[in-house]
Amino acid sequence: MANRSYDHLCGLAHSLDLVGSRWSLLLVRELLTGPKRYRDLVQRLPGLGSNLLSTRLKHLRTHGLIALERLPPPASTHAYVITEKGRTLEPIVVALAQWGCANLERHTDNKVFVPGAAILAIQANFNAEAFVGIEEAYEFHIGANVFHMRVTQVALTPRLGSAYAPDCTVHLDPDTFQRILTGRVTAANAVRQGLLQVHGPIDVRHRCLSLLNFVPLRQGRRVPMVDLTRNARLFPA
Amino acid sequence: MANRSYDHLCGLAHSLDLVGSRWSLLLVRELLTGPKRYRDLVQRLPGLGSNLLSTRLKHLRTHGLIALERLPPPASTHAYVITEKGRTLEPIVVALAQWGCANLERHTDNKVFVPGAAILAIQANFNAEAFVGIEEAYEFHIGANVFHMRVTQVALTPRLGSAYAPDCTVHLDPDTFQRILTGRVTAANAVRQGLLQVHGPIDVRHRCLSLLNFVPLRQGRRVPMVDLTRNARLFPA
DNA sequence: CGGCATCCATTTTGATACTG
DNA sequence: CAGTATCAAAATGGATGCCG
Repeated sequence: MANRSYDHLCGLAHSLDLVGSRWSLLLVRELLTGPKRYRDLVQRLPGLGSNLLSTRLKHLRTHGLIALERLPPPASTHAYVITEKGRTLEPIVVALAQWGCANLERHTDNKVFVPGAAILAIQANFNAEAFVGIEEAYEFHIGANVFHMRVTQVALTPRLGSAYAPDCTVHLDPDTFQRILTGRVTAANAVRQGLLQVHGPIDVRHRCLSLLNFVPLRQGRRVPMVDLTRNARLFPA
Repeated sequence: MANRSYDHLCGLAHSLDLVGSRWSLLLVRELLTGPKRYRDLVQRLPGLGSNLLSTRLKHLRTHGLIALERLPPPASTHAYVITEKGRTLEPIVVALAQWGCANLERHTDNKVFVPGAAILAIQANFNAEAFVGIEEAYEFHIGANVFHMRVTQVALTPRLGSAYAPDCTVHLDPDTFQRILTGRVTAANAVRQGLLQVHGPIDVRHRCLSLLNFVPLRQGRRVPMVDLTRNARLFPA
């Protein structure tokens, strides 16, 4: 339907039958950070046509990976949300993001900044071992895009929008983020150059900025285990 | 090129630019089990046309994920091999296979058996903790397809062809494998019904057959941690 | 033969206009 | 706003041709 089936008796082939067609995993990427309306998805996925978005949404919906929910009374509209089944794709999405980031640096020209990708990059770069015992929330402003990362004992949880009580807040623009992501400048140097503003207690600032140390993969690094048992929060505050 | 680029500044999008186009990951699946010639790949990837195979091979080659090597003198021909960089995709391929196996059970009709998928399924189902301290090789004959799994302290290594000195040998046909994979019969019951023959010491037989205990990934179960530590040393900056 | 390249019918995709 | 409809461009699948 969305894609021709491989018709192989193969878990990998079946995965690709479900989410292997163009834009599917990027759509999942967007919904992993929270519910979104149709037009939000169009805006956040530059290059994806409205018609194809419709097709993909239907396909993912029929396979139970996403759902269309009605928003509470005040806002009488719908939003697409990832289901629990769909959220089981998160480790795979993170792993692919980590893998792709490794050689992204050589191919960054002509590429457009998308906030969902920034969130995913930070998530893929997260080193859980360095945050043992830490429970904090960091709020990021990249251009006009606001999101936050909440670190708990079990996981790093990214969310769109402001944090309730962020322990640290960071401001930078998309171009600076790109230069940090691709290793052309460190977060610390960006601060010195006034490209990045960070607010909060000194030790918290340090931990927060460490999320932006996109070091090449080192021995012992692992993709963070995400708690898949939690209920998908349908709507952020 | 092979596929239109997403042109997002995103690790995930870049991964998909590299291996997200149709057949790419199935091609990687085949090469993960050993070098193969062009026609081997055509045979083992039913549905993939010869021309597209050529395109995919070139694309993966230009990005250093696979290579074309000249075989040693006796056989004066070439074979495609996975590179070390390409092998860093193995955890992702295994994770996708595991994820896809979860709902394979409902869609197994009209699907063709491919030996590479069987190997991958066993690999994805492997529980390292149950094999601590074990170093054995198990040889599988599924129809005319022969491969073996060598368990060492660090990993399960699948290879095509016979093992040098298998500790256990299993014979079954593709249909029986499908029924075991999809949970319609257990390996133990297949033995009782004469559908599966296993040779070796009793305890080794037990361990070998445990590789065929395909526990379905049901809703709510976690996708196991994707271990990308191997990427670390293989990915040059 | 092995390793593609070429041609061509079908699908899929991307861009844009349209509708309730 | 949330999708559909339409259509051109690109990707795919299948067959066949070419060339060492």
